[in-house]
Amino acid sequence: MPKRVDHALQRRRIADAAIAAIGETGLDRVRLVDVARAADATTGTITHYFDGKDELLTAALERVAESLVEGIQHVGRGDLIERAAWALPVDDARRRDWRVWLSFWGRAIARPELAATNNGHYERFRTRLAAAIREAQERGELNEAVDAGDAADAVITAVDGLGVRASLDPPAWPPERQRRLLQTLLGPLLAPRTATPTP
Amino acid sequence: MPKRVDHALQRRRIADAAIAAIGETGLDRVRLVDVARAADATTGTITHYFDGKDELLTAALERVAESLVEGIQHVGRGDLIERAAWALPVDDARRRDWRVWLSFWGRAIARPELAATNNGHYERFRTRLAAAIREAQERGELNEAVDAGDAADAVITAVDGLGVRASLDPPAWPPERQRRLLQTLLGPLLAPRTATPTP
Amino acid sequence: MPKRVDHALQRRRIADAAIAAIGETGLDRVRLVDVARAADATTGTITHYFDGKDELLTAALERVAESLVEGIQHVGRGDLIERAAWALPVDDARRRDWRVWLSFWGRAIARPELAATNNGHYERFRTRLAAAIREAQERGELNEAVDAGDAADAVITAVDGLGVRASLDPPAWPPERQRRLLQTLLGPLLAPRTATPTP
Amino acid sequence: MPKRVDHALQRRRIADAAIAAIGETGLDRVRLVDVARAADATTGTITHYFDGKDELLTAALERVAESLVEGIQHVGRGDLIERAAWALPVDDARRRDWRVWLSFWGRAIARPELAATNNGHYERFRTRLAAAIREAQERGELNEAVDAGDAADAVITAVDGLGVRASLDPPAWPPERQRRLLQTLLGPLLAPRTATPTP
DNA sequence: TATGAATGAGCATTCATTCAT
DNA sequence: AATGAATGAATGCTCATTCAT
Repeated sequence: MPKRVDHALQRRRIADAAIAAIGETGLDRVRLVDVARAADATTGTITHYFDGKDELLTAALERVAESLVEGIQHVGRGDLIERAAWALPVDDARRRDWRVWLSFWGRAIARPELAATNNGHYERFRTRLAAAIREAQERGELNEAVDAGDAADAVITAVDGLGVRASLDPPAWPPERQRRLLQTLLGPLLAPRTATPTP
Repeated sequence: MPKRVDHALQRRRIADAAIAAIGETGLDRVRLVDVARAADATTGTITHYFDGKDELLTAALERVAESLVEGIQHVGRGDLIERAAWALPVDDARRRDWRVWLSFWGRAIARPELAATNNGHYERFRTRLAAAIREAQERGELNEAVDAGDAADAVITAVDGLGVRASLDPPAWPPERQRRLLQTLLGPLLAPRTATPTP
Repeated sequence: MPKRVDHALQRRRIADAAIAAIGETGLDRVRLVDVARAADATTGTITHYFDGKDELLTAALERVAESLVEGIQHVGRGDLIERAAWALPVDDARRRDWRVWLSFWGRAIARPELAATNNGHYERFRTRLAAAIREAQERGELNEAVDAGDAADAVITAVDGLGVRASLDPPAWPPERQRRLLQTLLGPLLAPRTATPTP
Repeated sequence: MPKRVDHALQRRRIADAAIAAIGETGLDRVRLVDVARAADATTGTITHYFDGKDELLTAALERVAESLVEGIQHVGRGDLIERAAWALPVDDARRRDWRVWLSFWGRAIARPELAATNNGHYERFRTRLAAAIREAQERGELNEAVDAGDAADAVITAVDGLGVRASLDPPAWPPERQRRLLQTLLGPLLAPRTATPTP
C-alpha cells in the first residue's frame, strides 16, 4: 500500500515553511531550496504540490491573510480598538505574518493579479469591520456620527501604517507603544458621541 | 580633453531613470538594462556611475526620500493636514514615488542596512513634523493636549497606511477620497482644543 | 529515487575535464563552458559539484599533484634519477599535467592561498624524496656526503627547471634529451663517492 | 609648440608600470587601469602608445628579458656560478622580474607566438652562456669533460628551477639558501676536474 | 510519492576599446 | 598628446524547472 498523504495538509505545511523562509530571507531572495529546507523536503517535493514558485508564494500570502482573519475573529468581542491591536506586529507570529504581508505589497505594485488578490482581502476586511462597527454603534459603544465604512477604512489605515513602521523598526516599537499610538489615532474618532465636539 | 560631464548630475539622471523603471517593472524585476533603457544609456554607463545594482537601487530610494522632503517643504505653510496630504499618492509623480517607496519596505525586511536607512528617513520625518506641530500648537492652531511627538507619529502612520492602500488600488482611491480619509483620521486628533467637548 | 551518482567520482571526472581544457585553452582563457564541453556536461552541472570556477580550477591542480605523487610511487624502486625522470614531460599524460602545473605558478604569484597550496605540495615532495634518498644512501647507492634534504631540493629544482623548458619547447626536448640533461645535472651530485673518477 | 614627448621613453615607462602592476595583481588579473594607475596615466594614454593590451604585456616581458641579459652582463666576470646566482630572485628587483617571467610561462602554454618569443630568449641565453663556459674551460676554470652546450642547459635549468621555487615561497628561500643550492647543484658538474675528490 | 541530478535561460558584472573633445 | 566617458561583448553564476529512477 502506498504511503497515504493528506494533500491539503502537505500544501499547508509547505506554505508555512514558505512564510518562515520569506521572513528569514526576504521575498525577493527566497529560493525554492530555502523553502524546501524549511519544510524539511526537497524542491522536487514542492513542485509536486505547487505549480511553480509563484503559486507557492501566493499560497503563502493566502495563509497569512487567513491567519489574520481567523485570529481577529477569535479575539472575541470587546473594545474594537483592542481587537484591531491584535493584528499589529506585537508578537513573533504576528511579526512573521507582517513581514510576509509587507513583502507582497512591493510585489503587487507591478503585478495586477497580485494587487487584485490583495485588494480582495482588503475588501473583505473592510466589509467585516464595517459590520462590526455598525453593531457597536447601535450598542452605543462608538461614535454614531461617523460612517461605518469610513471608520473601517480608518482602522485599516491605522493598522497598516503602524504595521509598516513597527515591522521595519521593531526595537523602537514595543507592543505597548504600538497600542498607545493606535489608541491615540483612533480614540478621538471612534469615541462615543458625547466626546465629540459641540459647535 | 574629453567631454566634461557633471558626475553628480549623471547619477541623479540615472537614479531617476531607475525610479521610473522600478515603477514600471517592479523593484524585484527591474534589470539593469531596463534602467539603462530608461536613462537612454547602456549598462556599462550605469556601472560607470554606480558600484553595482544595489547601490543604484539605493540611490533611487534616496532620491525618492529627498523628493518627498523637499516637496513637503515647498508646499508652504497652511493647514497641517493639507500639507501632509500632499505626500499621498494623489498625482503621477507622487504615485511613482510611492511605488518605489513601498517596494523597498519588502526589501528592507531582510536587509538590516536598508531597514536602517529607512528608519533614518522616518526619524527625520518625525523630527521635522514634531517641530512643525509644536509651532502650530503654539499658534493655537492645533490641539495642545496632544504630545507633538505622538501627533507626528500619528500623521506618519496615517499617511503610510493611506499610501499603501491607494498605491495598490488607485482606481478605488481618487485623491479626494484619500484627503477625506486623512481628514477623518487626523481631524479629531489634531483639532484645536476649543473644538473639544464641553458638556 | 533519483539516479544515484557518486559525488566524488563526478568531481574527479569534471576536474579531469578541467585539466584537459586548461591544457588545451590555457588556464587564463578556459571558460566554464570549455570545461563543461570537455566533461560532456553543462555549466550548471559543474556548479552543482563545485562552488565556482576557482574551486574547480584548484581541484584540477590537486588532481595533477595527486597523479604526480601516485605516479612516482608506482614507478617502483630503482635508480633515483630514473624515477625522477618519470615526472618529466616525456609523454602525453605528463605533458598535460605539466601544462596545468606551470599555469598555476603564474596564478599563485598573486594569490597567497594558491601559493600556500603549492608550497604544501612541495613540502610533501621534499619530505618523501629526502626519505628515499636517505634510504638509498644507506644502501650505498648514493653519495653519502650530500645532505638528504639538500639532495631532495636539488632533484626538485632540476625536475622543475627541465619541466618548464621542455613544456614550452617540446620539439626541442624529446624525452631522451630531458633524461640526459637530468642525468648530467644530478649524476655528479648523487653518484656514489667511489664512482667519482680517480685520475 | 606641442609638448615634446619621447615616444620610446614613454613606452618604456609604461612597460615598467605594467611589470609593477603584474607583480602586484598577477598577469591574469591586471587590468589596463591598473597599469594606467601605476604609470600615473590613463587607459587612453596607454592605448596611445600600445596597440592593445597584448602588445603592452608582451612589451613588459621583453623589458624583463632585457633587464636580465643586461644585468648578467654587468655582473662582470668571475666565477660562473656566482654570476648565474645574480639572476635568481635574491633582491626586490629580481623578484619582481621573476614574478612576471613566471606568469608568462603559464600564458605561453596556450599561445604559440608567446612560446616562440620565450624560446627565442632561451636560445639566446644558451648561446651566450655556452660561449662563456667554453672560454672558462679554456682558461681551465671549469670541468673540460662537460660539453659547453650541456653545461649551459644545466645552468639554465638550475636557475629556472630555483627561481620558481623561491618566487613562490620567498620566506623559505633567502638569498643565501638559493646560492647554496645553486652551488650544490652545479658545483660537482662544473668544478675543474682536478678539484674532484680523490679518496 | 519523493528524490536530487541535470539543464539552460537570464542577468549582473567586468573590462578592453573607441572616440569626441 | 592626453583624457575619461561611453560602449557592448564576454562570461560566471543563480536558480526555477524538468525528469529518470
